[in-house]
Amino acid sequence: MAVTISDVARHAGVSIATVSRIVNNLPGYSPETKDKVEASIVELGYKPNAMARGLVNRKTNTIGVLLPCVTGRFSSELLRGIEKIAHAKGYSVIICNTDMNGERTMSYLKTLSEKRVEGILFISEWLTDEYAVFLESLQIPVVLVATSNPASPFPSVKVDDFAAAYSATRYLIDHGHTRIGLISGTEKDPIAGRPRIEGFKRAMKDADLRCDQACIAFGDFHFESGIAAMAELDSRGLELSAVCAASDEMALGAMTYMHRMGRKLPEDLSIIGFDDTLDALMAYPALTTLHQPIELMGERAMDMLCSGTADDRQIILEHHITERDSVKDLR
Amino acid sequence: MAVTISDVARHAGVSIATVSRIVNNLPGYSPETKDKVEASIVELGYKPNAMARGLVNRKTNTIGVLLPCVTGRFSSELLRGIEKIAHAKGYSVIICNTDMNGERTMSYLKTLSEKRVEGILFISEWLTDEYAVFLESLQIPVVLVATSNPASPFPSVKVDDFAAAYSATRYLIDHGHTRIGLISGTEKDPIAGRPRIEGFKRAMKDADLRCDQACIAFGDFHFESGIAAMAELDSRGLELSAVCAASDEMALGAMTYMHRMGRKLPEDLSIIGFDDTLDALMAYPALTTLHQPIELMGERAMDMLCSGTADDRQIILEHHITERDSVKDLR
DNA sequence: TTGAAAGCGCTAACAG
DNA sequence: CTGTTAGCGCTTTCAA
Repeated sequence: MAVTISDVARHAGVSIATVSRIVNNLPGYSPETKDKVEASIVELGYKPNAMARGLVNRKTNTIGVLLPCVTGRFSSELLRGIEKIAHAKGYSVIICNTDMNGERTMSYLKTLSEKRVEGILFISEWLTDEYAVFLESLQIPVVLVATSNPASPFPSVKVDDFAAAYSATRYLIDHGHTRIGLISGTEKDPIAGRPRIEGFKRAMKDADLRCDQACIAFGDFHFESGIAAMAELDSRGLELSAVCAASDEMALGAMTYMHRMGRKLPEDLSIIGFDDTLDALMAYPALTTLHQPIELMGERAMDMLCSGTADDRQIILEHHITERDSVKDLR
Repeated sequence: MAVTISDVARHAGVSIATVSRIVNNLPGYSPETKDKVEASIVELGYKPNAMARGLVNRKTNTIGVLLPCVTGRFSSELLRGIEKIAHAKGYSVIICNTDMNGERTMSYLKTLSEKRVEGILFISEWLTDEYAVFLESLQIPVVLVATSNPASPFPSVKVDDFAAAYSATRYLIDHGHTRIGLISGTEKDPIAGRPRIEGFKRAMKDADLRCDQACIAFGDFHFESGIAAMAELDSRGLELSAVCAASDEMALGAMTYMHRMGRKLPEDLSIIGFDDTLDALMAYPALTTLHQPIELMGERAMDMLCSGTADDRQIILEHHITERDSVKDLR
């Protein structure tokens, strides 16, 4: 990649300014020079150096995405939406797998800032003060996806987790279930954790149903933890007829536990998931779950990132229940 | 991000050269100046501009990853491995979701070349001549992952697809199955398609079993196509006792078809998958599948990318069968 | 329609 | 130990 703009200029017998104009589709040259220069470009295989360009126009056409775990349907589907819009608008996306690790995250943030990314998408993770302070200092658009932090100045795109959990629980109740357990995400998580727990509890209370701590088991949103949480719930002898899970993966974990115990689904236990990733569709029985418009969430977030940092709106996307075969109707 | 090296220099009352030395940990300054400068850096919130740096040292510390579909466990798990090593070695990774689209791919390739990425990982897709020519012109390390092209000069990391398919089929045969179908990927795919078909056929022939075209249905490696392919196979009245799928997702599709038809697994049909992603573990019954060391593949590829373009070795990683519950032993 | 020249922010000799 | 200076490859006035 040694060929530079001056190589082209020399080869075509013009100045670098002219080559630049032609490359950038600016006016100011005769058709003949244009042809001549374009021929040289092809012949030499000239590729403008984005760094040099970026240095002068202060543009990198690159954004950064921080996510807790690249492996996982939720992240993947989100990434798909992000990538789609990013490419359409001419941006490249740098992915940063934080592994939920603070140091790692800060290290990425540092890199992204040095690389002068033009925006950052912060996904599915709680925005700590440390992150917030750093991000603010960057003076670039940031949008929180599937998370939010009212104390920060950043806009966000997510569903209403409380309402969503309420509605998932309500769905179970409406189908005649009264003894319902919750497989929650991490309790400390202020976004995908607590609000979903509260939504569950509220729905249960509104229906005068039991929902003390005994009905709740905690996981980390992933499969294995779903198995463990279901085992835990099962060991408490609550005679549950249904379980609400805070993620599809944990719901599948619960199913796996039941299968292993030789129980029938949904006859012996109804399960509702959360997310509606491909996992839900592939499960057996196919998982009834709370649908989040994941890919759309990624698209909207990317749109916001591009449309400038101005609007600090908290966008709430619609959710709904996708009915499949994992909930038995007791009515 | 307006603060530059000269702001720091001015603030600290030294020259930019000194600041540069300190920032880059080069020798040549007294402890006092160092402290002074570092204080200024913190106070002003100076972040070295990676573009400016890159322009002079011709380094971007960035690599590009081209993959057909970010959504999908295989890609995700690979990405995890790639990202892990990349971060450890100080590289950022730009993801490019080609969607198996030629134009889109070329457009990404162009962008990556202008951004002067230092290496490219080309994943799971057939390397066409067009791509190969372009990639060669870039003069940077390229490694093919889960694909390969002997006609190209690029090294690759993958499993032996023929041998793997042979061994998956053989596993079924060893468990007493004689009427076995294949849910193949796209026939034209010279890597994940044909070799797996050939491996299947060879295993069947070696055992004197029927394996004509009627035993094979084609999908596109994804879930829905697995359902369709299984339906197709089923409609041919072959009395199959087992099916070999060229991806876990298609295997799950086949399972879903069977469940929908009210058949029992693995009693009515044994199924073996390919990949051993988390999907296989979460399936019901848990899927016995041909294990590819996916994350490791990503790590190795990234290692090769960094260790220079010198070795054009075709690395073949070990595969094995992960036994779970989807294959019935007929012996 | 064209070119010369001044930077963009930084590194790397080369002098002191 | 420290500063000056010449680029890295490109865009963008400003003149011609």
